[in-house]
Amino acid sequence: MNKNLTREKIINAADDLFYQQGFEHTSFSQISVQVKVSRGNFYYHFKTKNDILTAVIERRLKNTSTMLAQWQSQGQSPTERIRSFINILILNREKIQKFGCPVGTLNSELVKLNHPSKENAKEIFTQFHAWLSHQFSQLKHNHDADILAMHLLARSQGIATLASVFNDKNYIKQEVDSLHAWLTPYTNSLY
Amino acid sequence: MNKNLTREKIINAADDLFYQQGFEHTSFSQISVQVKVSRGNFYYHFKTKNDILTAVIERRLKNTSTMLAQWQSQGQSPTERIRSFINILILNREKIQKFGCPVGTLNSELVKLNHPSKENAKEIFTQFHAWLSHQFSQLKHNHDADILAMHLLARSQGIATLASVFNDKNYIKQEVDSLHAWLTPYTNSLY
DNA sequence: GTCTATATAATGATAGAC
DNA sequence: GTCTATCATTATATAGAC
Repeated sequence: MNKNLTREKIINAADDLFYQQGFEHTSFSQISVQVKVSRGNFYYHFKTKNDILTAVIERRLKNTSTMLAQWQSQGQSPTERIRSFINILILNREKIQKFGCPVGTLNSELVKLNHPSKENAKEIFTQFHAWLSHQFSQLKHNHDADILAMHLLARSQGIATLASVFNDKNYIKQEVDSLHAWLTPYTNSLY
Repeated sequence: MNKNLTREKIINAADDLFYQQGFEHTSFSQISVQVKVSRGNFYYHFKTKNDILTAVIERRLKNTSTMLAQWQSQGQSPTERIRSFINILILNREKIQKFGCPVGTLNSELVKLNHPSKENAKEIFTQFHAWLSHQFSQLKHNHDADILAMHLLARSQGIATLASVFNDKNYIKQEVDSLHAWLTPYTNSLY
């Protein structure tokens, strides 16, 4: 089998399992079963479990970049772009109810483990924050664009956490509506 | 040594370690070292690791009840009582920056592990929600007391998550101010 | 009630055949 | 590049002496 293909499969499976079960709870055995590769061959592609984590985070960073770039090109205004961000709560609703936010839960776990890759994972949050902050600054809110971006990130995180704990479908929709309503006043000062 | 005393010491140590490192990452060895009791004797008090978790959650439920009852008796108005809740973010700021919210992170971990005790841990959230909901209903917001309580819970969770990831002292203060400001309009409709 | 010694299973990781 | 066999370590958990 092609080297890079197997490597990609491993990263894929690890990404899913880390999200669904957490990093520490996921074992090499579980990943190798899913990829249908023996545990031994595994170490040809990754020398340590941390190396897989590094690759998974790198992958998520790239995916986030791609998604933000898409929103940037597709959204016709900063307001619409920010609404794209808010709506991922709806798009990924089922997974969020089951496993929480992939960014937030990975970061929380790595912070508790005081894991060397925690700074690496934090970068995913920083990506979202920089992008959101940029959108808000375009809404003539330069003075508090950072704060508004952090505020929106925090609310999304809280919604994802409670949604996974209470497992309530309507709750996410209700809070997403509330987020859209919160955003509206900021959009009026644009033109 | 007294039976119940050792038992209490074990629950205490486990409570701290589960908070600081997570449930799964914490081993019997670590707990026994902290309590200064041999691993063997450990099983005299708790038969399985899950039994310790059950005891820890039970302990947290009791502590939460006590705290909410105190706020109930000390706060002179529903508004002041809700502000007591908001201010735990300030009171526990250092720990939250290091380890996140003890309620949220435990629940998130148990959800990912699909652990049998997850329903048990969820009850801690339910306690806070019921109490907050009660306060809001006293502010003549019966129609949306539940929603306001969930909203406040979610924002607290999001703040705790981001505070632990970004490790920024001023951020918590800033968002707490924002929470107090958010609450104010609801308090005017009281008398 | 506390200890030491031990059983058992799973983990991350390595060596070497093919 | 993939495999089987194996190692060292750690984990939860048990048995039995004191």
